[in-house]
Amino acid sequence: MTNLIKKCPECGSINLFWNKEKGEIVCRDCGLVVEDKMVDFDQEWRAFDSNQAAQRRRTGAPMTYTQYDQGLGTEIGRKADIYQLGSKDRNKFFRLRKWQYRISTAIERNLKLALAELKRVSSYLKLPKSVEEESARIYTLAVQKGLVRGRSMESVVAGALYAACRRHDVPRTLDELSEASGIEKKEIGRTYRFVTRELGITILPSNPADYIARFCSALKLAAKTQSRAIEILEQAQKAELTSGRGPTGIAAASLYVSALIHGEKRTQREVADVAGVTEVTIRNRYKELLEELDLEKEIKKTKKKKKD
DNA sequence: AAGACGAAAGTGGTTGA
DNA sequence: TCAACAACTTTCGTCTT
Repeated sequence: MTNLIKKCPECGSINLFWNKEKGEIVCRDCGLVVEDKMVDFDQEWRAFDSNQAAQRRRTGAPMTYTQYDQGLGTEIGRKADIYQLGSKDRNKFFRLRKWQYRISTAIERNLKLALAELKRVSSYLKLPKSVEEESARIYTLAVQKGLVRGRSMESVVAGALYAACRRHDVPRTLDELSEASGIEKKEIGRTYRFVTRELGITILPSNPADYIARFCSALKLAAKTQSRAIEILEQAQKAELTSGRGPTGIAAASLYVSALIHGEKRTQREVADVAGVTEVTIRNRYKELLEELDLEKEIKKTKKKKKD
């Protein structure tokens, strides 16, 4: 009897997405392609599907991405597949296999290059392994769906990385990705949106708090300044100052205010630079924060203290 | 003199008809 | 598909420290 998978083996999520055309089940939460075992139902598209499933077949628990990559090349057209298939469609199967093989080798070649690029960019940005694998997964899905056609490989790699960062709450700004990959910002944004939409990956809007820690250390601010910045951020969210605004701008402004309060003043320009926004944006957010959150007293307090 | 502030015009992306 | 729109940027002049 068919074993319907209901949970993602990697993250345990039950939020699975079944893409019928591709015959693959994708976990919406972690992006894992869950192995598909529904092989014995329907002859017609099953043939196609089983073939594809064979490509994706892996043993045991989720592997690392590089293994998956290697598996892709070697598992096509295994004899076992023929037996799974009725003799009826054997000719069709051979045709499909040939076709599939061509694509697969093309995919494999592409992946080899792309993963190298991905690793390069990832290590440049010092991204954690989990993000690297996630983005590799996303990239592979994109290649298999033919989403790379008409786009440069590098831009899709950058898009996949950006998406993976977002999913793992280690956001990098588009600017950083752009610098690391040498792809234009808007191009990355475009492919990022395109790829995530086509793959049905849902991404939460990034949380400004995730940026604070990084900006903080870039500005060499004390830990208490950082935690205060996060508090301010939370208040701002409650006051609905954050919706629709760019998360980096809000993070930057919170940090700026917090630095003022704790007497660790940084210029708007300094903060703006590490956050990748302009001073003007910081000013605007800053103004809103002061209006809503009643922080002026505290700032004045520290000013007085300095005089003393 | 450097930083902060704000106005005005321009850009790229989203939305809704 | 196009126009209106909001957020953000760039640029530049003025004010404050």
